[in-house]
Order: sequence, then C-alpha cells, then structure tokens
Amino acid sequence: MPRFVDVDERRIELTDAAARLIARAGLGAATMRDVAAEAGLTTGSLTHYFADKRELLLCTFQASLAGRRSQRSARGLDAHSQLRATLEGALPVDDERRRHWMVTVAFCAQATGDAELADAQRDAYREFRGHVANLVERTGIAQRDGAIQMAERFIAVADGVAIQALFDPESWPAERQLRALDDLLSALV
Amino acid sequence: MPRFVDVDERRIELTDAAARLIARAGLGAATMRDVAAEAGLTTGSLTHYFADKRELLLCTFQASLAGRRSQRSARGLDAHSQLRATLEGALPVDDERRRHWMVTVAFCAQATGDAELADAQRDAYREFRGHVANLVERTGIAQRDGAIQMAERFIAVADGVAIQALFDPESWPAERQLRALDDLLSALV
DNA sequence: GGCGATGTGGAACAGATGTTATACAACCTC
DNA sequence: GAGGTTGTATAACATCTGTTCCACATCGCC
Repeated sequence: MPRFVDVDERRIELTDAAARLIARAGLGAATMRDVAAEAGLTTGSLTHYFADKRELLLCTFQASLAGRRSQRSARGLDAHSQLRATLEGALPVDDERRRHWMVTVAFCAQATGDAELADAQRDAYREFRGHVANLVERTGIAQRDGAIQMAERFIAVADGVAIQALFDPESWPAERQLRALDDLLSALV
Repeated sequence: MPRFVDVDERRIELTDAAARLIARAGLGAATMRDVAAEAGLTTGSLTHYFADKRELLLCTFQASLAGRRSQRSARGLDAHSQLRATLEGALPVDDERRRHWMVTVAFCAQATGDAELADAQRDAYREFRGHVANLVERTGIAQRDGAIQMAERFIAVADGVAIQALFDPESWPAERQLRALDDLLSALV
C-alpha cells in the first residue's frame, strides 16, 4: 500500500521500535530483523527508510531527543517553573524518560570511536545547555556567561541524580529523585 | 612457556588490553581476536583465561574498578582531603580515569537486559557510595543517614561534571572540571 | 486502462565473530 | 629423564547479522 504511508510517520514508528528494543535489552538486541518485526514489518521495509543500521541508530537517538524537546514547551509557566520542569525532564522518573536515557547510553557507547555519532551527542548536550542557560537568564539567577556556568551546574546535578537512579532503580523511586534534585538545586541558588 | 606466567598478572594484562580497546573504539571493536592481539597473544590463550566474552567483559569492568579503588588509599591525609580526592577520582581528568569511564559506559550499555552485569554495576555504585559516606562521616559534615544522603549528593555532582566532560572534552580540560567540582562542593557544605 | 513509481516481503549472500577442537612446546615433579 | 600438566597457536565450525537483491502488490497519473 504505497503512497498512502506518511514517510515521516513510518520512520518514527521504526525509530520508536528501535528505542523500545534498546531500552529493553540493549543495542545488541536491536538487530535489523528484530527492529523491523517490532514495528510489524520486515528488513525490506526497514532498509527502505534507513540506509544503514548506523543511520537507524542516529535517527533513533535524534527522534528520542526530539521527543524530549517537545515536552519542554510548557507555556504559561514562569521562567522558574520552566527551569525546574526542564531539569526534572532529565530524570528517569517515567518510562518515556527512562527509555530516552537508555537510548542515550547505548548511543554514547556506540559513539566511542565514531566521530559523527560523538558529534551528535556533543551537539545535543550543548543545545540542552543553551536552553537551560536561557531559562537561567530569564529567572534572573545569573546573566551572560554566568548563566551558562549556572546551567552547567544545574545539568550536572540533574544528570548526577539521573545516573544513580538509572542503574539502581529500586533505591530511586521517582519521589526520591525529585527530592534529591530539589535539595541540590536549593543549595545552588 | 607455561608455569612461568603468573595467572593473575596475565589476566590483568588481558583485561587491560580489553579496556584499552574499549576506550579507544568501543566494545564493538573489542573482539576476542583483537583483545588477544592487543595483549600480544591469540584467542587460544584468551579462552584459556576467560570462558566467555561475557566473563572477559565482567572481569575487565571489575579490574578497572579495582584500579580506581587502589588509588583511594592516600594515607596521611585528613578526611576532608581524602573526600575531595575521592570525588576528584570520579572525574575523567587523565587517561586512566577516562579509560575507566569508557569501560563503565560500555559496561552499562551491555548490562541492559543482563541482570548479572546490571547487578555488578549497581553493587559497584553502592560500594562507592558507602566509601564516600564513610569519609563524609569522618569529616563531620553529616552523620548516619545524613552521611549517605550527603554522599549521594556529592557523587551526583561529581558524576554530573564527569558526564559533561566525557562527551565534550574540548570544552572541559582538567582544570575546568576541578573548578566546577569545587564550586559545586562548596555550595553544598 | 496501462505504466511507472513506491512499499513491502522474503530469500540469499558475504563477512565477521564467539566458540571449540587439536597439535605442539615448555615447564614441574617424581 | 619420562610423564603429566599448563600455556599457546592455529585452524575449523557454526551462527548471527548487516546488507543486497528480486519479485510482487498497490497506488497515482496520463
């Protein structure tokens, strides 16, 4: 049934399938056949949308990033609440955010020795830092270069909690993560 | 030339070789043949010391952990300096620590969907937390449960800086990492 | 209504990789 | 000094995986 399929949507279906498999059993389990099957297709279709497995992985990472970015736009909130919400978004407190973290970890592991993937990861981080710095400026907590440094510190705190929560989920239910984040943030401002 | 080789030492040579390859080009590049070759041997020897590739990876991770742990024992220092040194040890400020981080990232990626590996990673984290909490108690910064919570916050801060430094090394020379760590720590106490 | 383009399925291919088996060499012990 | 043990190299094996290829179905368009 060609021409009826929305190409972009199908690509997202496939990257979502890849993300699910990666989060469930790691990149090693995300073989081309399995990703296609998870999306209800076969490798013939998969290769129709992604030239490489490498391209599939890159797109999966960026789709996961886009998914998180789309959650940012909580309009109507003051800068302070947006900042807090953005940092909370970096914690693996639900399935979607945990899945994003897993994809990120797998991607980082694969980016070792692959300059293009490493660049993608680095750029994503810088973009996030820019966004946080922007919010920091709007809160008035810090300005200019100070905002970037403050953003780096905020992100460090959020990521640090996230890492611990990721690999010891039993000890880190969502509430505990949020409490740790808040404690750390209040100590910084 | 059997019987002349120290089994433990040879195992370390092999896990070191694996760690180098993993840090250089990722786990995918650390094939059995390449690991053996990096150590100046062949797969025949490698399988003589490690039953599986999985066992090799697990031992590589734990050897890397042991290497870092051995750097802790800086006797003669007061608790405060030891604490600071321990946290600084979590930053990828030199090749050895960066290599350990790379091994850890690869290991975490592989631990997804492998309960035994995940347990090893979690236990390592808890052990580290216990060590930091012990130092926190000795500094008098906090006591009992408070020490553990404080340790978690210190580790979060150090890991957060480490993560940013790992994947954007150009922006994060050693001095900048140390400055960020010190800034964050002074804000917490 | 035929034709080309687009999606899809399925099979086949080639390469790599973990693993196993075998043969040989060096050492210790008796 | 013979025998057994340990370490090492080499080769072979089986499997898996990314990739390519081809046939077929479905649609828009002239």
